[in-house]
Amino acid sequence: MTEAAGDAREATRARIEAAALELFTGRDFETVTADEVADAAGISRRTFFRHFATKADAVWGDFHAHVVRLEELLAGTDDAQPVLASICAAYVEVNDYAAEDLPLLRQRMRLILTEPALQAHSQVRYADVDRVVAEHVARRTGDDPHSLVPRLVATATRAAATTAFETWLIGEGSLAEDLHTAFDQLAGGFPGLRRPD
Amino acid sequence: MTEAAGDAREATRARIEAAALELFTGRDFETVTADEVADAAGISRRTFFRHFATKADAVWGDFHAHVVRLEELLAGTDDAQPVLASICAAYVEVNDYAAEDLPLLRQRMRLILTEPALQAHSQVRYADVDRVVAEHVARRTGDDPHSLVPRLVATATRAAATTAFETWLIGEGSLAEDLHTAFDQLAGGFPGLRRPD
DNA sequence: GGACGCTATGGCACCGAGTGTCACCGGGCA
DNA sequence: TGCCCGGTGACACTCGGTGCCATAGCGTCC
Repeated sequence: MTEAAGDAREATRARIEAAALELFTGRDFETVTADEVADAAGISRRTFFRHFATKADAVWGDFHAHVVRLEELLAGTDDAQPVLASICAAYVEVNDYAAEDLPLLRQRMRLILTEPALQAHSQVRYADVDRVVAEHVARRTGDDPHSLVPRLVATATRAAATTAFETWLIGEGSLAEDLHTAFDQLAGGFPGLRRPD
Repeated sequence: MTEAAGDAREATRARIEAAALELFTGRDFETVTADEVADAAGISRRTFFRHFATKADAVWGDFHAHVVRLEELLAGTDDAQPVLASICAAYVEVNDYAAEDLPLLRQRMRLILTEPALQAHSQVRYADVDRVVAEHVARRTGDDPHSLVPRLVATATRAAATTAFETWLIGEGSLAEDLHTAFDQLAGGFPGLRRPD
């Protein structure tokens, strides 16, 4: 196998993913049972859980690859660049989708940011992202990755990215633009809030 | 009733909470069944779920009251104060526990920040906090509470608070101190990261 | 070509979190 | 005494997730 069977596995995985996304956007995430997704994908319930550990996982494509790519991008950033700028650039690039993939991304992100069960699940996923970013910051500052500043920068920048995603979903602008806006606010210490009034 | 029975209800609720906390700290959260907690509290499994909608909820005391108090504190802040400072002050005050309650707080926070299932659950809880903070920021800046800056400030300050809690758990300092450190970093745009190197 | 092994899959039984329902008990109240 | 009502227990059921075993397809090696 490894060739044909591997492809077949990828194909069924993609079928499941497509079926799941369609059902979840049509109705509330929680009201769709794993059985229904399996039926729609033409496989058994048991097989569904062999491809995705969790019902929620079917919404996040191959998120691990995403994290790995982010890590590579961070490792490849220029040390002459400010740390926050390097993180922003990495976030922008890892989310640089082709125009034809944007509708799918919107669909996914809408689910993840809207459905409570998926919001909860996302925390576990984001922990990986935070770890990677914190390590990058620590590498740049010489701090322990578990100390306050690297951790804080990681969670704060992720907050910025998430907020950027939210405004991108609502509005019509580009994701890169919203990411830069959010990171600028963060890096500037929220200039609009500085002076009272 | 309403007097005697209400007290009794509070009492059983407290018993459940205590039993849950003890069991969850003794073993992994997920390996403790709701049946066990119910048995330890001397009630039935069904009654457990009448007091707490979720196994995870037994860890968070009356969190809603916490959020309400935070909202009041934010409403009562001085408008001459910078916005971030007012949020920091509110976070500090809402988490100003008596010395004798600190061990319990540590126990709770360790669970919430450590156990994956509770981490996931926390996202839903934090959404309330974010809403309250975003509304406060919007009131101060005149923005729409759903626009980027209020949302971003809310999630970023919560990230600061969470990180402060994490370092507080590990170290020996005071929580207020760690909160101020984190908020100072945030308000200053992470001064240590500004210039490369 | 046949035996072997690996992998994907299906079916089944099981556990645990929640939930709806009904029946019961106790205490306040007319 | 009889009624009402809130807290409780018992039971059955749904659904997410897992372990186990059996089977089918396909590639490999003798």
